[in-house]
Amino acid sequence: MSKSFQSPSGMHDVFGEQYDYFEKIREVFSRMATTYGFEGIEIPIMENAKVFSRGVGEHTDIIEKEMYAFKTKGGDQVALRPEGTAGIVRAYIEHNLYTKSQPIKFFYFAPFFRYERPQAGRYRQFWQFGLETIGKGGPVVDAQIIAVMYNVLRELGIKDLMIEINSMGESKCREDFEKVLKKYLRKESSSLCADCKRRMKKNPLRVLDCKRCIKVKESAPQIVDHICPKCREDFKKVLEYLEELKIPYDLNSFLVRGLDYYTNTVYEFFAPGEEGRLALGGGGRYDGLAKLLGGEETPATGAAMGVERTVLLMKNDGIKVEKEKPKIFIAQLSDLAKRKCLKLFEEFREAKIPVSESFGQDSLKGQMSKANKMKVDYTLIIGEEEAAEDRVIVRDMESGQQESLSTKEVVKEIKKKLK
RNA sequence: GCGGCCGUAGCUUAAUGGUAAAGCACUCGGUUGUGGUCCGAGAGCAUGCGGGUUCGAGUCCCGUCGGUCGCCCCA
Repeated sequence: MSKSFQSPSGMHDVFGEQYDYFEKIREVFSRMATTYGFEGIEIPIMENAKVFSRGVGEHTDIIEKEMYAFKTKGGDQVALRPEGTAGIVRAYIEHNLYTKSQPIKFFYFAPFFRYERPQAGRYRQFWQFGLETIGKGGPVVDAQIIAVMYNVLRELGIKDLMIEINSMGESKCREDFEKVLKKYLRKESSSLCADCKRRMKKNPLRVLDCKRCIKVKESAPQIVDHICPKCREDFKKVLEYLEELKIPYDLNSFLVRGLDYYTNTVYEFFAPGEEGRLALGGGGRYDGLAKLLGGEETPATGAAMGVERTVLLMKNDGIKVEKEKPKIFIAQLSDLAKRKCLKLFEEFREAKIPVSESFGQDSLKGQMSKANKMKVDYTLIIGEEEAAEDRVIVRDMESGQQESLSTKEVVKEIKKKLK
């Protein structure tokens, strides 16, 4: 077929098996989040661009080169959301949610957009499932959010999860540390790579993330040694809670998350992928974000995981998602039979037994073939004779044995057989 | 945004520069109302798109669009 159109680069249609994985993740996640007291939220896929540039940070790559930003016909500068947190905090402020009993706990499963060069597990439209707790914060909230995500991923069957964790301190600590780090980097600048020389000025913390400048990092000052006693105490508590919950973690004093709004606890989830390890997602505290968006200073913590990456990992690990498939197929011949089948179909639906059919197909052969492809356990056949006598042939698809039952008892009998 | 590799049917792959093939999947048959296995047949708008070299391009060259991997960054 000659194809005139393709989906935009880095954006994909989700259907078939991929959709089933999405549904599985959505189902496990929303059930888990709900039991921990989180409520679902949906917000617009675009916002005033400032919500992101102020919240995420003017000089982050996300804002500088990855945001889908454009002007509307009315002249508003808007942007497709590159991440979830900033928009949810905007909603929190807009709807005066601080007047409600705190904290507000939200969960979401939604698409996001970043203009980047696509790669496996990295797309221009990608999905995340995430949690935000706003209005009351502290170590216990951090630990709980990590626990929910950990449990979701475990329940999905992902093994060998690793959590790397660090504390960046509150914004004051962070600023102080940046000064100390800058001083050190300036001294070592001759041995820094070209990228890091640039980073040194704009975003010195990111140097700690560099894979090339390992030597320089080794003797670099570490954030945890420079944060204030209160922040250090908070961090220690997070770690204690995680130990209490038996959630394994690794301290990574070089872990720095890219977005400006993070404070204190930051973490990332990893799992072994096909080559090396794969980052599934991460999160952290962002006590300063609400203020950046014009609200009061509000404690908050959140985390988000990449759906496509989770699927990738599930597939790598050979984790299958089982859809609930109908175990019964109804086949019909003749108009009268069709009418009886429609009625029978409703009876099964009321009995909550999923049934499939192919009423549009008239040949029994075709219908049997379809039943076979659907791998049903039993096929009910109603032909002209059966329809007239109010009977149904029940065929066991594995053994090929058939019996004739009256229409009245068939639902009850099938229920028995399926047990 | 930069660099490497890749692009033939729904899928997996063939085709020393010389008629674009096969398997799987699909559809229909193998007597009236019975699936899978088997046998037979059929169908398929396939060389991503656009240029160039050539008597002749799936094959060589350029561009472009996608994909993929790395960088950057991150989910």
